[in-house]
Amino acid sequence: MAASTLAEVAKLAGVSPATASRVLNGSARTPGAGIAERVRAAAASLGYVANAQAQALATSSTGLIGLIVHDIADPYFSAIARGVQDAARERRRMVLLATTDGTPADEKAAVAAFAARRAESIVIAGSRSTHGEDAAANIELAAELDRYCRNGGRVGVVGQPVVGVTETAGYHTVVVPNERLARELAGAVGRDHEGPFIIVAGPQGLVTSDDRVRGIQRGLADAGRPAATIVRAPFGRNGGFEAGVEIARGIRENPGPRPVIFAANDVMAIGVAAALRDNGLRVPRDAALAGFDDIEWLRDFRPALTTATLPLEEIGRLATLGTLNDDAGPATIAGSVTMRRSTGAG
Amino acid sequence: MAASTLAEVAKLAGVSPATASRVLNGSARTPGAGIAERVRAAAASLGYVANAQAQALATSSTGLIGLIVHDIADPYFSAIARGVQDAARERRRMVLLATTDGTPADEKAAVAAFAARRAESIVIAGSRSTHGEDAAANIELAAELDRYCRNGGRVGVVGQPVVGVTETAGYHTVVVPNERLARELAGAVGRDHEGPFIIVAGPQGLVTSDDRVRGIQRGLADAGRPAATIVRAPFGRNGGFEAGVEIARGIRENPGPRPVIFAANDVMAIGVAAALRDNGLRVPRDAALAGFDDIEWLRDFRPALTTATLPLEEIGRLATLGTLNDDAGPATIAGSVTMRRSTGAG
DNA sequence: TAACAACGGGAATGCGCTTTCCCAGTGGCT
DNA sequence: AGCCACTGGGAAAGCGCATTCCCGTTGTTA
Repeated sequence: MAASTLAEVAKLAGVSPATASRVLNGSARTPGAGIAERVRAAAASLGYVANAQAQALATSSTGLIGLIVHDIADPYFSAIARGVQDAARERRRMVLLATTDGTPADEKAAVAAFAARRAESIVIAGSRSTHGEDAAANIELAAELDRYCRNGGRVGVVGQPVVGVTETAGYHTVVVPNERLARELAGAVGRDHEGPFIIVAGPQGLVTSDDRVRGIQRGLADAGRPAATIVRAPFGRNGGFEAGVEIARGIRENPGPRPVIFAANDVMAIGVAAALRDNGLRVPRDAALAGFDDIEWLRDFRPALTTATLPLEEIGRLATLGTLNDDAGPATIAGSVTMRRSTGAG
Repeated sequence: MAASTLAEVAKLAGVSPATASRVLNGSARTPGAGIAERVRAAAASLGYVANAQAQALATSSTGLIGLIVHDIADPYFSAIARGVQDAARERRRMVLLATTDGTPADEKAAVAAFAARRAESIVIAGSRSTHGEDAAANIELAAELDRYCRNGGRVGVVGQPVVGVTETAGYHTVVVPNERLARELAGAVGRDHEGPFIIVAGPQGLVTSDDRVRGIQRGLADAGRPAATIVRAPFGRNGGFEAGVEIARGIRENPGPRPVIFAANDVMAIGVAAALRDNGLRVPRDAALAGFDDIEWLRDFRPALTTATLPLEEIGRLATLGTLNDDAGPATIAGSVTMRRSTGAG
């Protein structure tokens, strides 16, 4: 990485480095037209590309935004990533990407790496876990984030506050009303169905999943329906598939009224649907099914999924912009319930 | 971003900055245990986080990898991104992300930004366009990449070489055998179907699309089938949908033997399928359909898509690793044809 | 015991840039 | 004519770190 330097450009143009710097990057002072032209010509002939590291060191501003996701290939996260990337580009920032599989220890490492790079803000997406075994790592993550904020960093949090973070200075949360939407969703579905109800949830302690489970139960209660039984599985497509296999067996062994299955997210719902299909069961004929998130790439799936629509890209944008502006206080996105064929609607 | 500095840590520990540097980053020389302990304690108490910019400046190595994709939310690119991210993490690098919508001008800008940041390598994914209006921008992109390579950068290219790049030094291409796979795919499908055949292609000049179209035509010829007619549309889900609407109209207006539709990629195929369905046509009953890529998130789609399976994540890994090692010469991935229900198989 | 190698620590330099400060020249004003 | 404000350019001081020398100690060997 041995590109030519400002000093070389300056020498070739016959000016001082200070002058070269002033013309090549719009400083407050603008050198005369003739000189500027000479410098620009020299820069072009040498193929000069300013060293952003050196500039960052000199100006103490990097133009970097760190993004932390569980898995960039997961459509939930990649949709958010697009929003983050859009906002970053709009504000002339570059995004640094880190993936962590949701492991608090990895997230801590990612925050440290971003802090070392002096990223101006960090956007952290992905559900936090309150599970016991993660407790220690969560505390360390929170400490790392707090340190980052004390040093002037700003962090954008998607979903719910980071477990263990008490300070609010520097944090900008985009609140996703998981519980409220889940409640509305379950209420709407509950009005049309008698049950029994089943929730395919993620691991206990995963905040997003827990919030949605709680909301669903309340929504069912609102509609005067019995509480749902809960099946837990990993928070992804394959987790949904496992749960779906189990549910299919249950349906075969204990035939009864058509069950209604709420999956904690769309991706799990797709897994459930695949498992039911593999077991000769059809949605919505043999079981109603609802998801959560309304992932864009899954909208062509049939039967179309009843779900809670979240403006994921917008969420990413808001989280990013919130850290760049001085917006005080959390932003709350709306979201809405979308009824489709998988629960018999449409 | 005013974190504490090495000098502060050194002062607090009562040692020189040189010593502090040596203990905090494994240098060749390791200070004595007692001193090391003091330094580490001082660093911890100050919450010291080394400034990666300064380190980069001093060592002239940044540990950064730039990734250029059309759209991070597109599952094709996000799968590749996962591979890149994996490889980067394995090699202790961070990835910088840029999205460009495939616009050569934006890609040039992204390369320049990565060069400024002194990224050690750049991975560029996404089809190049040979279309006339992009010609000038393509030349500039190639020039920017060449300059980057001359300065010691290494670039990993996914798919086909960048248009206009003549040098090979610094470039590491992961060749995707689009034409061969398309030919195999069309040959296999052609054996079971009489036609007529239709190709839903991307815009003319998009290299990946053109390669696949050519391969399909040759595969049909291999099987002794007539050439396919070509419908062009934007290279995404909605483009596929548009084309699907047109094709559905054609089928309605000119009923005849069941047509076979090859989409230039899976995402377009999904769009085609949605359009056919909206028009009361069913796959594979009223039309056979094949895609390309075998996107993971689309595998639960029904009818399951006949397609060419590409190890996208592996492709991302190889492109990244290729730039980091001194692997000479291009890597070629295999890929395979996967026959499923959408063409009547399975 | 003398000479020397090995070791462990610090001073100083430089990475490539921005920016303050300084200085000479110019024009406007009384 | 004399003074001053201003302009446009350069010298130099960092930004935070790694690293090369250099030097005083200690341990080793003949």
